[in-house]
Amino acid sequence: MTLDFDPIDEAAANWRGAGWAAVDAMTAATSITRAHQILSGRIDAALAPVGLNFSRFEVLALLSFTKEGELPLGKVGDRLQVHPASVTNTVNRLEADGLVARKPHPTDRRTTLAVLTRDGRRRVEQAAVALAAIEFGVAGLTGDGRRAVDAAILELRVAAGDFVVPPSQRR
Amino acid sequence: MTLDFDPIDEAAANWRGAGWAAVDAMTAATSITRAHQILSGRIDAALAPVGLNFSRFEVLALLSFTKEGELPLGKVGDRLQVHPASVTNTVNRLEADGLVARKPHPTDRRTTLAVLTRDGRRRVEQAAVALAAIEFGVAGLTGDGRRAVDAAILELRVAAGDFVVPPSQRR
DNA sequence: TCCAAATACTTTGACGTCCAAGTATTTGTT
DNA sequence: AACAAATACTTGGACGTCAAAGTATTTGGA
Repeated sequence: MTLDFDPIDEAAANWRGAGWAAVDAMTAATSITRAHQILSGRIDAALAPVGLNFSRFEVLALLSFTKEGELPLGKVGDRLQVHPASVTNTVNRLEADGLVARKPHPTDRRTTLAVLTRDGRRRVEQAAVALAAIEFGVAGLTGDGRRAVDAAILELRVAAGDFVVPPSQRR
Repeated sequence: MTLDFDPIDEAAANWRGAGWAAVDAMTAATSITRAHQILSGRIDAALAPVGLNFSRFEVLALLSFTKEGELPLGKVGDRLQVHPASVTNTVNRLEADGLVARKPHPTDRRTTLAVLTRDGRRRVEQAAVALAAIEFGVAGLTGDGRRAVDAAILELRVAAGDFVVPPSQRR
């Protein structure tokens, strides 16, 4: 069922034909959406044999970068930019798999820490290898393409308020 | 809770620190994932007042571009590159909202056609206007950025076998 | 000191996506 | 003509995401 035409080109032509506006914005948005579909399919396929999916992997990776291998659930959500309920859900699953444990915060009893277990640390290493092996799904993008994507999307993220560029570091 | 550093830069530094491979691939993949999050949030927010989400809009738009305003469900899935079960689900919802009707295929009784209703056609026009007004969520991306994204992702899509470039049209 | 507001997390529920399996129909081959 | 294989769609189940509401705890004034 591989198409013999570019569905995004086709869509652009249709939009123009219908007299709809913002065709170039539409193609950019559609490209990004489709790229995400492709990557997410490849990444989850690479992680499945390791017993993870991308969100679970992200949490483990984040924990593995901290000094103690632990972080409040709220911080996890902030860093990964996902909803608190999703963090709860993901950590539930990781905990059930024995890759992470919940631990009360020593001074703030509202807060729960997610702590990487020994198994969790081993698993995240395996996953990192598996992901590197498929180049995170971006095989097919040249070095130039990758840089172009990073740079363009950086504009978008800054405009969306993802983070504030400190004045000293503006490029 | 806006961060005062770029979480993707931070992640890259962490990956390097951990000695993990394919850091540039990882940043490209993460950028695309995050861009998708941003767009999809903006797009669904713009469509909500119209009573649609992006998948439902895509189906309506696709139908509106055909001569008769109708298409077999399977074709819809092929064009939009989504799973048949998702098409069923989306069309169920559109049908419940009176924006589309199911109709048996005249000659192949396995096949079901989705037909745009008058309401559906009116709705998709409203939605197109709403989306154009927010530039499909890519406000923040300059013209150059949009072209760069399109071009880079085209590589990725071709490499992923999204479609076959006819020899006559190779660029 | 007291209490309303903010913060941290969980729960519940609405949706969406995909896979796998099931039903119906058509096609392609003996 | 007969039937296995392919095609088209639906169903049911596992997961993921987010929003809204609920519980517990801490904070920041009056």
